[in-house]
Amino acid sequence: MLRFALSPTGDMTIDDLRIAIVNFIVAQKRGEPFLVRMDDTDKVRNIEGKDTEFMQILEKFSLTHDQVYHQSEHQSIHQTLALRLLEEQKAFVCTCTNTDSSTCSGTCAQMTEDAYSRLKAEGTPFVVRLKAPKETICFNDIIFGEYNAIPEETGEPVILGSDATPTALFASACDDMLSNISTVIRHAWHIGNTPKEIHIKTALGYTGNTDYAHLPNIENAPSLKQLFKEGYIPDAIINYLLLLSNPKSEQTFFTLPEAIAWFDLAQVPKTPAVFEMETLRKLNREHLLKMDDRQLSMLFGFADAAIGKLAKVYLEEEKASTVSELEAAIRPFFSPKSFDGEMGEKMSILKNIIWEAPMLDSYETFEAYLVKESGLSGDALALPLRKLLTNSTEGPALDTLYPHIKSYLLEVIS
RNA sequence: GGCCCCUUCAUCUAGCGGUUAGGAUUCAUGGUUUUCAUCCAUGCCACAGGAGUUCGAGUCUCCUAGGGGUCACCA
Repeated sequence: MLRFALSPTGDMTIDDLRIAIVNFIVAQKRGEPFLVRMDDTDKVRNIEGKDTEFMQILEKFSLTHDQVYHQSEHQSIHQTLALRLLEEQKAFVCTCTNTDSSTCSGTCAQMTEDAYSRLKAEGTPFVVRLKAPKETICFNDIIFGEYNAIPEETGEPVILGSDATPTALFASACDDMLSNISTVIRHAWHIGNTPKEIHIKTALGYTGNTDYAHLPNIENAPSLKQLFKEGYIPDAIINYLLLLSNPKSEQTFFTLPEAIAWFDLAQVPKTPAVFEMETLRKLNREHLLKMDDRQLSMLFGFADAAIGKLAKVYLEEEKASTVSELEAAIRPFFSPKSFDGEMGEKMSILKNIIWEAPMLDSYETFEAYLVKESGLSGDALALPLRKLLTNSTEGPALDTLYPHIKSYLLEVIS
C-alpha cells in the first residue's frame, strides 16, 4: 500500500501535491491500494476544515483513494504500542526538561519501578523515550541512495509526549507499520527521521520491508490557490509536476493516465526542482487546446462550442494561456462599448451598418460589405471594427475571429 | 557544530572518463507579417577555486569557498 500523509495545519503546497501525485501514480503502476492519511496529532495546530479542503483538492486532480483516515483515530492503539515498548524495557520514562535534545540528558533510563510510581503519584510530567539503537541503521533511499545513521544520530526519540499523546514521529511509524506501507514517498526533509522510524518499527517487531523515496523540494513554487486563481487547470499542473519529477521523459505533454505507463520513481532527480511558470503556462495552453470546445467555454462562464472555438483562436496564437486570460479577452466582447472620440464615430457608423446587414457567412464578404457601405478601408476600417467587435485594439486577426462570433454579431455590437 | 544535498552561458538546465560542452528563455542583427504578437535565420555567452587519480576530468577522489536542508513533546 502507498500512502499520502498530510497534516491539516496549513494549506496544501505544490510540494505536497507532487508527493500525492507520485504516490498515486506508483500505486496505480503496481496495482496497490492508495491511502490518504490525515496526520492530525498536533491538536493545537490543526486547522478546522483543512482535511475536507485537502480531499476536495485531491478530487479536483482525480487522485482517487482506496482508504482514508485520521491518525487521531488510532491514538489508543499507538498508546498501547508505546506501553508495550515500556513493559519490554525497550523504552523508558524520562523527566528531563531539556526539549532541544534528541537524547535523554540524564540517567532516566536507569529509573527504578519505585521511582516511577512516585513520579506518577506526584504528578511530575514525563515523556516516554525509545532507547537508542545499538548499531548503525542503514537504508537505501530510492532517490538519495544509501543512508547510514550512527546510533547517536538516531538518538532516543520521544514516543509519548508529556500529555501522554503519541508524537507525530511515533504515530507515523506505527501507522506505516499497521497499514503495511510498501514504499514511503514523502518530503526530503523527512530523510533524517527515517532511521528513527525504522528503529521504532524494529522495536515493535515489524518484519515487513519498507522502501523509502524522499522527494526534494520544489523551489520558487507559487501557492496552489494562486495557480487556481490565475486559471491553471489540474491536467496541466499534474503534467508539469510529473515532468519536474521525470525530466528525462521522452514526452513533455501528457495526461496522468499516460504517465502511469512510463513514470519511474528512481528517475526523480535528487536536486531540488525549480518551478518555472513559463513552462507551466505552455503546458496549460496545450491542455486547454485539447479540451472539448463547450467544456472549455464553461471554464469562464459560457456554455457554447462557438465560444470555445473562439477561445482556441486566442490559445493557438498565444494571446492567452490561462483561463483567466481567456476570460479577460473574451468577456469584453459582450460588455458595453465606448463610442467616444473619433474612433467612436467610426464605430457607430459600422454598428449601424452591421445592424442592417444581412447574415454574411465569410469575413471576406462581411468586410467587402462594410467597405462598400461605409467608405472606410484599411486601418481606418480595421481598427474601429476590431474595437467594436472585441472591445480591444489588439488580438488575433479578425478573419479568424469572425466565424466564431458571427452568430453573436448583434449582441456584440450593442 | 554533526549529518545530507547542491554549484555548468544573463536565466533554467543537458551531460553520468574522450563532446566543436547541447537545448530552452533572454539579448543583438537581418528577414517575414498593412495591428499587437508570432514566425524564420544568424550571432553573443558557461564547467565556483585548488590539488590529486588518469594517456585523457564538467564527469572520479580530497580540500577550500558559497548556497540549501536537517538535527523537537512540528509535520
